[in-house]
Amino acid sequence: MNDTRKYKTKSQASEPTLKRLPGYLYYLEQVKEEGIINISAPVIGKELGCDPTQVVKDLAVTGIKGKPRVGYNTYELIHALEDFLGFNKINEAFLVGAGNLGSALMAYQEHQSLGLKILAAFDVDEAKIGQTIGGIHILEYNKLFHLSGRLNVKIGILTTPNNVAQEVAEDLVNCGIKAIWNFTSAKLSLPKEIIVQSTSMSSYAAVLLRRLNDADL
Amino acid sequence: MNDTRKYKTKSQASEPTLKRLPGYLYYLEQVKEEGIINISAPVIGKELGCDPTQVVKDLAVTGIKGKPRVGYNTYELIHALEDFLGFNKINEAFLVGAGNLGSALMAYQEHQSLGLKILAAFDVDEAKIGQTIGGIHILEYNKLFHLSGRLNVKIGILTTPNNVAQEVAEDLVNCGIKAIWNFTSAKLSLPKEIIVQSTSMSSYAAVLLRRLNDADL
DNA sequence: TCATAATAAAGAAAATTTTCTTTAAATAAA
DNA sequence: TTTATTTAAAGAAAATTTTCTTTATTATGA
Repeated sequence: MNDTRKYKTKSQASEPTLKRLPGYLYYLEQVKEEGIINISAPVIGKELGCDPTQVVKDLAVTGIKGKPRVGYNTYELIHALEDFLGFNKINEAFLVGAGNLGSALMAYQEHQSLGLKILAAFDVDEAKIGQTIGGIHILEYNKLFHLSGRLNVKIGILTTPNNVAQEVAEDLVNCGIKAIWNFTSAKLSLPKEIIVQSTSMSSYAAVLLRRLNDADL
Repeated sequence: MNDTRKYKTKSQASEPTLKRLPGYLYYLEQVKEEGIINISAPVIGKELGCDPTQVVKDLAVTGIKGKPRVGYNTYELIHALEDFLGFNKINEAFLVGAGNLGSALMAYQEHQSLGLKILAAFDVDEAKIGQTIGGIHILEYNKLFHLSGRLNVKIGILTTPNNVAQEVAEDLVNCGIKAIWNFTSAKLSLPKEIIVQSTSMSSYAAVLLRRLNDADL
């Protein structure tokens, strides 16, 4: 009756918190480079321009506790964050749609620091099939079904044209994919247990352009 | 004393609303293709999987009013959204850092539908200078200062390595750039009137991977 | 023409997220 | 050893965002 898990099972960490965590991680890695062993929430907050209380609450999701008057152990905190986010293990993924954006994501080296490993890319374009970008082979789309049977890949990166996004997403789900990183503008209708993370460039452009126009009076 | 504009001047539209608007726009364009003249908030909500009241409130920021029992005029609504978001005018931008991600954004055709026009790209890498990607020339970084004097470009797209992001951002500001679309992981410290929109791939990866691990029990 | 049903708009309530306040713990200095 | 100071943690309050309710409007059908 009272439908608490209305959209999807909630992580104990809120989405805003999760989105901030990589920022802490990046900053802490810089701090570690400088040889700083302990770091306090007020310092992190000042550096990253956010509330120190928020820093404490965000970092609490990792289970790490700081010591009063000392702060957190930099090394320990980095490990806990990587562990919590799953950045320190190999998260295998398939990519579908080796167009401009897809090719870029294949070439984008920083995925590795997120523990994200694109095993293979798929496309229907004959001209692209057989090519290698960033060490990743572009295979014929139909091969997706064979490969997924042998491998236990859980993440699908969707960079197809909008008009085939739904269809491809369904194929991915049928291939055992549990989570889809959707770079298209399409709204995907999938079983509710499938995790869909939509990254729409146009959403960001919207905020940027509107703020700019607001500022221009 | 009471610091209401703590971060930046607020648009009348909230950030969550702004981020949803391109989704409505994309859907409405599909609807228009089908020749549907009027569309109601409940229908939009059902199709996009969100609350109809939220649809009404989101669309209200454009100033367009719907008619009871009829809904909104599709064509009028599309125009109002494009107008409000600034997608129907040419928003000129410079891009700095023609690496993997930068090259992708240059080649990414869909920016045009956002009214975003990358006039030129800049890099310090001799191997890249002189190349053309997606019809955009890659120029020597120092040329940025000359070109910005002649043109009145307000948007800077930042796709440099993290360690030079702050420095380049400051250069962009000195060149008259008012808004920076930041694709690096660096936290930028800039004058508060500069609009910074950070699009961190790692934030999305964080949410996706964590939710996946949560689901895996 | 009038009644009915569907829908936008405005306002209220609920939920979520962020910020503020208090408390307790621990280090460093006296 | 004791005191003062800094800081994390827990709880409270405020702000924001989303959802729910009510009201008023308008097209459709009788």
